[in-house]
Amino acid sequence: MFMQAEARRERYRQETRSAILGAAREIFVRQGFEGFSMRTLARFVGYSPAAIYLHFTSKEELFDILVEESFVHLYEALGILLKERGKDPVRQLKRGLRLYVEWGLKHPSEYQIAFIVRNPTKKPYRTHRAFDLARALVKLCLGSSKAQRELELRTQALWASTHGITSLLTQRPSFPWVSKQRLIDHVIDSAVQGALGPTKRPR
Amino acid sequence: MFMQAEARRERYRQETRSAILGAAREIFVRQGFEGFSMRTLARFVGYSPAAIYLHFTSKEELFDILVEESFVHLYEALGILLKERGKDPVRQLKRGLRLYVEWGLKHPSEYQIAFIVRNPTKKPYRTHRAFDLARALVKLCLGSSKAQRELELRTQALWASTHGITSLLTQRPSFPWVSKQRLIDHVIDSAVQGALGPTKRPR
DNA sequence: TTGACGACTGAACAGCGTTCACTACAGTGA
DNA sequence: TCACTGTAGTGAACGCTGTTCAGTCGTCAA
Repeated sequence: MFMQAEARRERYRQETRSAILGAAREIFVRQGFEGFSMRTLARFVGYSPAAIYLHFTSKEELFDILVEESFVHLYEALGILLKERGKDPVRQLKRGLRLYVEWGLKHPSEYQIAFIVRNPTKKPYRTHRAFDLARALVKLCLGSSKAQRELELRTQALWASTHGITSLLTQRPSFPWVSKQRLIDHVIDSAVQGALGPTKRPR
Repeated sequence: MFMQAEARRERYRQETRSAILGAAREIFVRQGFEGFSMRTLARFVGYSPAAIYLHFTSKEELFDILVEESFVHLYEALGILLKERGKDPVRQLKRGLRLYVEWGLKHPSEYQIAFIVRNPTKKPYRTHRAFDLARALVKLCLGSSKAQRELELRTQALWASTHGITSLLTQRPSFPWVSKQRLIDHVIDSAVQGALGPTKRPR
């Protein structure tokens, strides 16, 4: 039968590709970023190291794809918010930020790879849907006030604080944190309050 | 002459040790964390790789010492504050946080090694003088109010936000930040306002 | 049956952190 | 002056890493 062989080959190819990706994620979650190597990955999926390179051009590219997937997961975790449109936007915003932090705590390796260990001087930055969602929520909170002009500033500041607590809690679990939950709430409440308040004019 | 030889040897030893440390810091600042290796360090100071191990037991230990030195530098950068006792404590606190961020921006490699790439499951955490200074300033700001009970929570939250903006700005310089300076101010103002305001009771 | 093409491997390269047997030499005591 | 000791430093090695490449093997099309 004509053409069917190629399709089957392609399907098989995709299967092994996603098997590799799955294994990579698993190793990454279990051993952390430092414990990951292309060779252990190859051993794990039962291929020679060279075989990995038939599907991914480099370790970096593999990470990029992993990160991309993680962003999708994060966005899915935030998806609940979309089903609650119409509720108090400030509550929604806080809820979203809390979900963000919780997602980071639940997937420290993903969070680490996505936001912490990335190569700094890489391809032009692509803002993500999660960030866009945050901006939309902030906009909603501000209503139609003229403060909208500072929308980007406010959203970035909000992200900075939220990232800060997520990053510290995941990276330094042994620090004598006073209470993770209260700390998260406090940071988020402060940040939201600040983000919705007045901003200083540029100096 | 007796004993003099040993003293001279010791001095020489300290000299090469600090030469190695200096070279390490220089490589680190120039090439970043990823570009650093024990072998390039050895090449740089003109020794064989093995020679480094006469002074430091491992790459990790070397990093630990570098970090320790960095903390001293940071604390020195904050030292200006100590000479301004008696001024408006809120202003002092904000000033301190701004100095912190600026120090991070000026020494991204040090900041990275100190707060970002450290091995998470290491020896019990030692809070640093910089953090103690922050706590003292927060205490001063709160006056003798009963809010003092939440001192640790407030200080940690403050640090989280400040770390967040520092971390993002140093790690992702290519992100389309709206304005670094205004962003820093906004984050710090929000965080300080939140830290000095009321806190929610534990849930 | 032949030939092309794809998946896959083994061996290699250069670099890494680290160790260890060894050399070279300065200082000491006789 | 000589032998002895302790130390600074080295070269080579081990086992690891990411990555490349010539070559093998099996499946399909003509």
